[in-house]
Amino acid sequence: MPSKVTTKPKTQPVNSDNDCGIAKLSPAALSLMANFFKVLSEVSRLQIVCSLKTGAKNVSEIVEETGLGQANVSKHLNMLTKAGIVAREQKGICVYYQIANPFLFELCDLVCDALSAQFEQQNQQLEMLKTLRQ
Amino acid sequence: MPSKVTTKPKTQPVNSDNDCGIAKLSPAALSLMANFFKVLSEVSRLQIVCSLKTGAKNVSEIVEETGLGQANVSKHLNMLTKAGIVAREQKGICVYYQIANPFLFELCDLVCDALSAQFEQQNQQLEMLKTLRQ
DNA sequence: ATATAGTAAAACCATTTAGTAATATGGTTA
DNA sequence: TAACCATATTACTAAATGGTTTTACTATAT
Repeated sequence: MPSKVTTKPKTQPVNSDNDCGIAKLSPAALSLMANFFKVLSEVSRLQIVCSLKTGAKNVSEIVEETGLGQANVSKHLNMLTKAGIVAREQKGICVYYQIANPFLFELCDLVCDALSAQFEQQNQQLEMLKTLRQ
Repeated sequence: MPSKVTTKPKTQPVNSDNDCGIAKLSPAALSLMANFFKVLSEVSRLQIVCSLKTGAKNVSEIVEETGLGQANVSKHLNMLTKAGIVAREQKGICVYYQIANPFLFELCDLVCDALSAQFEQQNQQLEMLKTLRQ
């Protein structure tokens, strides 16, 4: 029963500049998207993102909060910065990082909700199977 | 500001099990999120997702549309299926795949909007620098 | 049963990547 | 200046991953 896809009315025609809609994306655009997802595809980097949920932190604080090695955190922060996910600001001897765009949290929460809904559904199906067996 | 996400009010207060909000996620939950992002972090798999934007397709059709190798596509589809991103349905001799949850397109569009906004901003800053130089 | 076509799995190689230890860089204070 | 601290970079290893080729499976048709 491949539940018919609800063809919801598109939000609205976006202007041609940032004409999104994943259907007709150029390889270059896809590559950018893929890279964005890749940056978020490692537990260590998600840990760092999480530790910044409560506000800007310097590297040492992140290292302490995540338990990761300093060089490792530095590399990940570099990657997050290049991806525009995190913003860097030097303050005296320390360097503070913070989430560049709160949109990121929206996104993560969205994914989180979707994943838990998905698992709940799977559990329900498993329960159903169990009851059918008895 | 990119098209506001329809944060639909949860029908009911989620039980503490799937309490989301990325701040206090267990390592296990982070690992699930990371894996979800990882599946979307490759151009080939995004190509496949894109090719399914217009509806269910069998493997051969996907192979033709993406230009990827058959075994390669099969492996990617297996990964997408395990991640719950894509649903599999055998029809006679062919196997049809489709996006399991249209939420995925919302998500991609959201990311796409965010990325183009980000690049637009960078371009503006570059332009500013250029005019300052002259 | 045999043949055929579509799809999946196994084995392999080349490349990428996370983590770490050691070293370098840059700002700060004495 | 030198000493010190926080952060970044380099070099390296081990593990993971994408793509390809070959082989196996599965359903249909003859």
